[in-house]
Amino acid sequence: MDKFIADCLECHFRENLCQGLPAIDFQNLFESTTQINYKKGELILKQGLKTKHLVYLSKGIVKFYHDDNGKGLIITIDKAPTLLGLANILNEDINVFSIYAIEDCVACLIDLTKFKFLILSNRQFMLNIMSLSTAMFRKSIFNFISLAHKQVNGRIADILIHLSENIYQSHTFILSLSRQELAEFAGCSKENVIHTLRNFDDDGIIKASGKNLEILDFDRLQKISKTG
Amino acid sequence: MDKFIADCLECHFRENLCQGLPAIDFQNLFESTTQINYKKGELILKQGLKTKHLVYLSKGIVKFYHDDNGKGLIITIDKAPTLLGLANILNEDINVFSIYAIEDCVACLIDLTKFKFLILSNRQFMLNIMSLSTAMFRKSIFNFISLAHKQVNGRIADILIHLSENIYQSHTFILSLSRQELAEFAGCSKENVIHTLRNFDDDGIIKASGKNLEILDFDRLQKISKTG
DNA sequence: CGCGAGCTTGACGTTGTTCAACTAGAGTGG
DNA sequence: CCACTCTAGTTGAACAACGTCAAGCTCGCG
Repeated sequence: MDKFIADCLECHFRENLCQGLPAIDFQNLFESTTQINYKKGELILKQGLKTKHLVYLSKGIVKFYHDDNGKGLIITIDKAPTLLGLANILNEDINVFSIYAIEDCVACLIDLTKFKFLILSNRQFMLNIMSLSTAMFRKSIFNFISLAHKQVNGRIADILIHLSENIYQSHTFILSLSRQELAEFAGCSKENVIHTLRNFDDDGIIKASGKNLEILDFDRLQKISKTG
Repeated sequence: MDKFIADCLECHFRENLCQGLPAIDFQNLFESTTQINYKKGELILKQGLKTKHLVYLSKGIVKFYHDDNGKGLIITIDKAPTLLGLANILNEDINVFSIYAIEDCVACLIDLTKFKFLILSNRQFMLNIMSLSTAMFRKSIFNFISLAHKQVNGRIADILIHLSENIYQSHTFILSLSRQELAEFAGCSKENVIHTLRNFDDDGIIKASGKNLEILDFDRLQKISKTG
């Protein structure tokens, strides 16, 4: 977790979410901000702790992870650039889930008090943040639905589609997730993940060997997602 | 769907969510609002339609319902007083799910344009709304987790606990939901709901006959929720 | 009374979990 | 370089959970 001086002026966060925010406010927000490097596997936000800051992820891939008496569940996978921790604020500020780096990450911590002050003082900024927050909510609803009434086939298809379209943005990629993590994402056992990937492979839908994954027949994957 | 002039001045919405809102703004917001009665089973918000208003529910119980190619899923059950439709606004304003009355309801429609104008013009009001919105998000995460790695036993226990604690606020109540709807809430078949309720009954945990339900052993129900 | 919707039951097959044994690869130390 | 260990991945078989189906039941209502 090395620390650097954040180079805020060229930051994606500023250009997008902070659109309309006066330079002085932006600088004030990030005045004491330190940029932090996380290695793959490291904890970024811990479930159950009271949060003192938001995390602006400028580089890398993370998992939202909920631990429930030892049984893990991956709520979603997200990648930079994004703002982490929104769901935790404005109520009791207790983190509902943990966030882990599943690839090396670069992030900035944003002081929560300053952040709250700022959303109250700037309308456009608050609208941006609210919009982001409800978008996340929507996404989680769709995950929720996938889990609720698809079987493992369909859920794994969903996951592969999500990873391919939103995370790696390619039909060929190197998985950052272990089989166990895939299982925690799909809500099934790791053996079941393996069996399912094997079946997909036998059917010529994907080519999977270890961490290397290639989607050969995207259409069929989408068909399985719909019927599974 | 009879219409009445809303009696806004004594309304719970005003006393709570609109705290800090000047009387003039409140009156303006509800100026053209009509109070509406919904019969049990009636549709309040329709999934897929562009929404023109929020719904303030002042009386009754509703289900959030997502239809996915004929397969239904109840996302949550909520009761008055509450504000419906928040998750839909600020993005594309397309309803992600439908909302149905599962008991007779009374509601006020709130014009979306006026509402948006108001949250932008009043900080405290916006904070109240954001807080409500993230609270909903949190709740949905917990449902999500329940579905993802509990089996039917545990999910049904969760549902009974939720209904008892949050909706009916009693250990004895008359279910507003059919067996089929319970199944859509638990993400399983209606037969499975029936079997499970029967088992709970045989074990002396509940007494279920038709719509009448009594929780005899709340502790055991919580134990099942944790281990199932 | 007869009809129909919702409810109930049990049998059966499918899906998914658990378990136990095995393999592959990466690291470690002599 | 080999032996050892540790972890992740893989496989298949036994078993439990769950969905599907088909039949019968109950109760309210015309």
